[in-house]
Amino acid sequence: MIVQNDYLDLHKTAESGQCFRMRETAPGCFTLIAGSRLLHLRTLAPGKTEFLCPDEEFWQVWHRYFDLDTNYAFMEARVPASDTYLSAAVSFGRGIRILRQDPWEMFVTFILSQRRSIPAIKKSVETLCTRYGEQMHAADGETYYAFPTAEALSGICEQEFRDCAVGYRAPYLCEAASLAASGRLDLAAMAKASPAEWPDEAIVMTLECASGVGPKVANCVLLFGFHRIDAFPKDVWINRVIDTEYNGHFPVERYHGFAGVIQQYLFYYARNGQKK
DNA sequence: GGCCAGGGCAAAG
DNA sequence: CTTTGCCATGGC
Repeated sequence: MIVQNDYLDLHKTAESGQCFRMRETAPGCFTLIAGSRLLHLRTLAPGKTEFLCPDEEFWQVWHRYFDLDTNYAFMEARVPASDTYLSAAVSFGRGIRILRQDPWEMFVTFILSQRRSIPAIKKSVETLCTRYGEQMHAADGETYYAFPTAEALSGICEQEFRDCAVGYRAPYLCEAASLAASGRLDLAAMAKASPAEWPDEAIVMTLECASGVGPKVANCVLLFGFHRIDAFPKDVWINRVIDTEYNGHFPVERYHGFAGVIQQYLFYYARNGQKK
């Protein structure tokens, strides 16, 4: 299946720090593991993306995963020309999409993320997957590993997590696995619910009951795991931009309903904008 | 080798 | 309610 869409750029999406299991294996060639699903993709030309899977799988799984029903041009149009920094950020990041990732995966990943760089996060996610995820024997002969389930992680003790080099986050992982495996934290139920049943604030509060989960991590899970794209996680990069470019206050209200997409543009531009 | 990373927490002001 | 020190480890 080939998709023509100027608002789908695999490279930028992979580099935007939301999906830690999407890798560029060769220029323009990508491998993605979502839960226990494997997908190969290619960028054929700017705005031209090939999904290497049966059409049926594309329509049933990946069309939704890549959020291809959402109109990102509409959001871009809401940015006033007077905001030169954001205009530049949007232009630079055009093609980033907010993927519809698995809530449990995002919960664990962003617990691991605190006070670490993106390459370091990727590494420990892969460590967890290779040690505790199910093996997948792909058609290309390679062995891939699914993201470990809550059940798989709930039997691991704190010391064993420490051996995965997750440092002081080891007890956080234990608690997260226990909460999810026991059903005391039902991420799947929250994911199925409408915003009326589970408002953003309620999900954040519930997630924050887990130790190691504060406003930043909870909002990342909300944005990337529950696709509540109004969520606006504030990390060191975003805070720095708000501080230096917006005098300490960014007008999030203006982007009500899709602030999380704007946040991604700002984040990506701040990290990658003036490199190379 | 020092600095910083998609923070959170508890103690203290 | 707002600061401050600490937490392990890796990448650059």
